[in-house]
Amino acid sequence: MEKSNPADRRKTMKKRSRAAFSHEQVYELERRFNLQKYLSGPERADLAAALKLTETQVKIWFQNRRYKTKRRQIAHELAANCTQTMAKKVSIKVLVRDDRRQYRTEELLSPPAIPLYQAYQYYPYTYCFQPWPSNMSLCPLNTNGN
Amino acid sequence: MEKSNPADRRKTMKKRSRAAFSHEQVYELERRFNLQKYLSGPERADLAAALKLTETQVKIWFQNRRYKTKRRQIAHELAANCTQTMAKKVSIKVLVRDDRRQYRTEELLSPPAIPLYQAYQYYPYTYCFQPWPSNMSLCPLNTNGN
DNA sequence: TGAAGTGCGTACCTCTTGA
DNA sequence: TCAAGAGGTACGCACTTCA
Repeated sequence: MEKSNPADRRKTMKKRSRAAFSHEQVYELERRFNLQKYLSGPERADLAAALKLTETQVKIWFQNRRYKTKRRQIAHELAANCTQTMAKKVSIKVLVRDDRRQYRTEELLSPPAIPLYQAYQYYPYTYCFQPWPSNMSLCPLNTNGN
Repeated sequence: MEKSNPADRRKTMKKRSRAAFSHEQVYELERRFNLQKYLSGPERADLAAALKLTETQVKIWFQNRRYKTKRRQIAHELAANCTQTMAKKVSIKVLVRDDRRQYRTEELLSPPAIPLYQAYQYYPYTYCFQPWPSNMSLCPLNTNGN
């Protein structure tokens, strides 16, 4: 819906305007998002009316919000994995054995070889057709079997 | 998905074949349909595997089945409405008044002017994006607020 | 007769853009 | 920075087709 091709847009000289939502609007949207990650049709209509936004705006806001959440979550998961992997791979240098020091001080100060945070990757396609239960934070993989 | 244009089909000489499902397959599909009008992805996958059908076949079967149900239901509703309206409109001929017969026998045997069953009409577009609850027989109008 | 084809609507996801 | 654009996928319904 509402797919306008560039030519049409140019014709009507309707430049893209990014409506900045008010603090109140964003606050309410965020509040609602904390309660449920998806809105049904009527819920969307009600919320849109209450916030004086179009249903499409509310829909897109939730879409962008989910994407943002997902990106952040994946970034965190990757970071966590990374940390875990690091922890597993770090070899503990035995500093003292048989009452003798094993390394010189400068040998112990080398920086780690792998950066803690890697660029996050996105999960592969995880289309979720049915809204997941509101008590679930993010769409589980393979909800739709695809 | 799976949109093959006629040219391609002609090219591959793959004539449309209407796979007739076995009695067991239909029985199980019907049984399941009585339980739920819609299948989720995983449910569809399981059922398809169990019945040795593709997921698309199961999906389309449920789609056709819903449509069939809807058509029948609407036909019945219209018939019921029709009957009701008829009942309201039928004028009862008073056969005897003041101890005198009012009509001749042949006057009482004229056929009704309006057929009881009219060709059914379809409801206008009633898009139902979210599956309706399984305890509901058919999708209510405006489920999605559209 | 009924599985499958066709066409259109709408949601969702992912990534990008530009005010 | 972030609402909106764009491209792609999936499912649903209505209606038709033809083996």
